[in-house]
Amino acid sequence: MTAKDNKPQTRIQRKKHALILDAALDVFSTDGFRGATLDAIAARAEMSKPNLLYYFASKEAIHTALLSRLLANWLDPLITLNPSGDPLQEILSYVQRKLEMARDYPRESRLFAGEILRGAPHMGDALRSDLRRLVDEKATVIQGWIDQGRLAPHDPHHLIMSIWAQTQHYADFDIQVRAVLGDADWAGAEAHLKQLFTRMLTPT
Amino acid sequence: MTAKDNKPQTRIQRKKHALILDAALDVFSTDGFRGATLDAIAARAEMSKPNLLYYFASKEAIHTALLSRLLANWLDPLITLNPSGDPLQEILSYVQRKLEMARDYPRESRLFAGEILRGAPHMGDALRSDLRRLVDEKATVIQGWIDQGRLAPHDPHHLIMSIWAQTQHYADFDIQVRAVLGDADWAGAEAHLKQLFTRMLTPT
DNA sequence: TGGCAATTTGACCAACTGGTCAAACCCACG
DNA sequence: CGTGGGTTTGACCAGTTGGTCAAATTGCCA
Repeated sequence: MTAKDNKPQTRIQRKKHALILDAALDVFSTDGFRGATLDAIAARAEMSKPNLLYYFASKEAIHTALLSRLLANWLDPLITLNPSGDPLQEILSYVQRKLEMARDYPRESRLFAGEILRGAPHMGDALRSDLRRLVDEKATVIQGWIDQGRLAPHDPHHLIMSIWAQTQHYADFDIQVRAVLGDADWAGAEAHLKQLFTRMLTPT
Repeated sequence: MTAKDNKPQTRIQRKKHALILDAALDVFSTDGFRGATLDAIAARAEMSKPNLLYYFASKEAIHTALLSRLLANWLDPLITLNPSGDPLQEILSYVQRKLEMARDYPRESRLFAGEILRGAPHMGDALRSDLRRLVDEKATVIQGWIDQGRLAPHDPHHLIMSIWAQTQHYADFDIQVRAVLGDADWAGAEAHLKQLFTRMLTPT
């Protein structure tokens, strides 16, 4: 049995898989798919290039594995948006979770951003199916809250876009943020976004 | 006299320079710096690769030329923010101009985004000098408005970041936006951002 | 029109890079 | 032990790509 079957079996396979994916995340998120080289990934994972290709069929296979693992984590905070919770609190929690993810997983955020920026050649379908379905579902929830007068009126889809844009911005455009703020300011970002969305969404 | 001197002189040099930069913008914004090839740029500009290299010393020289030309245009809307104007109107105008730039110049926006995402290897210095100075200056103006009670209180630096994040998002993450909204919706985006910033900034 | 500089290009090269392969190595288990 | 599968790697290959160069072509102006 070769290691290229669907799921890793042995202990060592699981370990090497994880090691490779972590190294690849470093390299892909820094240099992009085209800029990344198998040699760089192999070096970061402290193994030879043929050894790396023993565990993954190709450069693209590594990239795809990373992205599919990523999408689930990425959708998770939105999934937990609770239709029976307090509207403003639910959205503020979502904003905060997204910001925490940007702070704690900047490599993942940048990998995702690079993929989208290039036209999502490896996950366009997932965006148009899974992501869209989830966003539509949650947009309906938000619209319901608005119709009940529990949130100030806004287009729910664009509201979700505003949340994504602003939270991910702090990870993806980190260099620009640091250039302007002088240094990272996650506490300031959190306070700012909380105030922004509170003023924006509190019904009058 | 060779064409690699600082400024193009002859009519044909100016024409070819512009032709190359336009082609390069297509390719760089679509494939990124590493993904772009001189062959692709030359093909798009309908000339041979050596001919292209007759006008620009290297691939990087083309990229740098694009970026430096870009930064000026990018800063322009913020420069025109008028300290003697009406605070809310000035900021809403700025938001609108930025959104129009994202709509009308998506290639430029994506080129910029790619550069920042990769850590700004070709324009980090410009960010830390020109950009930072301008942002600090305008942040002071905004803070003045807030101190006068003419705008609701927010951190001016983070406010500017919010504007950048949300306007550029519609260009840079276009594929994701289309996947979620079904299609581009610039009118909806404009209305949404206007409402968002109005509610956020109107003093209570 | 002649001649010189500007422009253009086919042919080429060296470095890089994704991927292959056969041989070597390790290691659990009989 | 030893043996057979899983694991590791040095050497290698072919395609791509940034860049060079000498020669050919074009365009301008005296």
